Amino acid sequence: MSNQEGTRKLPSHLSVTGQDTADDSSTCEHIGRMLARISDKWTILVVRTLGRGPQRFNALRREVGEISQKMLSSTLRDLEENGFVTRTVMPVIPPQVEYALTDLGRDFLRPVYGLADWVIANSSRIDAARAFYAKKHENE
Amino acid sequence: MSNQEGTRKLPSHLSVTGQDTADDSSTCEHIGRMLARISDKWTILVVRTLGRGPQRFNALRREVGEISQKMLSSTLRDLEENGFVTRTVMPVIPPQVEYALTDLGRDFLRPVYGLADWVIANSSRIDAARAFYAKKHENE
DNA sequence: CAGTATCCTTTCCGATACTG
DNA sequence: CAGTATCGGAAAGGATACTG
Repeated sequence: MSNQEGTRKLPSHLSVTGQDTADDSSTCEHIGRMLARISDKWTILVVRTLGRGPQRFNALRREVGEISQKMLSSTLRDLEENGFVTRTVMPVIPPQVEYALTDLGRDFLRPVYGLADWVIANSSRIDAARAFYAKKHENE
Repeated sequence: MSNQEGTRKLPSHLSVTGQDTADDSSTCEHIGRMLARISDKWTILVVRTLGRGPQRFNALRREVGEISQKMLSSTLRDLEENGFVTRTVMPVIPPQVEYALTDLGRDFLRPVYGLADWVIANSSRIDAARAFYAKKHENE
């Protein structure tokens, strides 16, 4: 079941999910389960922020933005469970807990940056599209 | 730009936009709003599926997988509102409605494939990490 | 400081029924 | 075929209080 790709076969610039791939429903559901675990807003933002370096809890919270302590702690717990971050408790008083990306988490940084950069670069296009859509449907 | 913790080495993963640390407060929230609109599981899967070509509603539904008609229609409406897809109604009986990516949607395909490909390529690593985490915390 | 526990409101989402 | 409308349970998520 565990089909770790031992041979580094990086296909091409085109995606392995392209049209030539047999993409049956089980594959799709598998992708769906994985995506459900990692493709939410807070996960992306937290990973992206941790990409700038290890952070302690409250510093991380300030840097991420408007995240509640509940969401940050649960997001970090999920990230730790999925092997993306490590949680290191320093035995001092007051306690310090440092979060850092693992190798897997740093690898994940690549698609995360890809997504975040795209959003930053194209947010004005989205805003324009939304304004256009709103104007077109304002009489409904 | 200045890091208050001295000369910590920032991992300069190349950002397409060249954004490093200039997004502390408002930009981060802006990214968050955008991410909240497009980074959910169904949006990613639907865009990825539409990347293989225009599709009608039920064909799309079968191809995406276990998505309800409610979620598919609302996801498609959001995608249309954000300017990622067009909705074309063919005036025939029975009605046919074709969904296709816009230019913006096709651009979005690149980070979406990046994310989906990464998930496919690394799901076994995530599974392994989860198993390890579960074993480590089984006595709790 | 770094959380957990609890309450409570909001939102999500599936199921079902109905429409052009 | 391609949806919308409505209901109800489940889950997400914020606010507050409390703990080592």
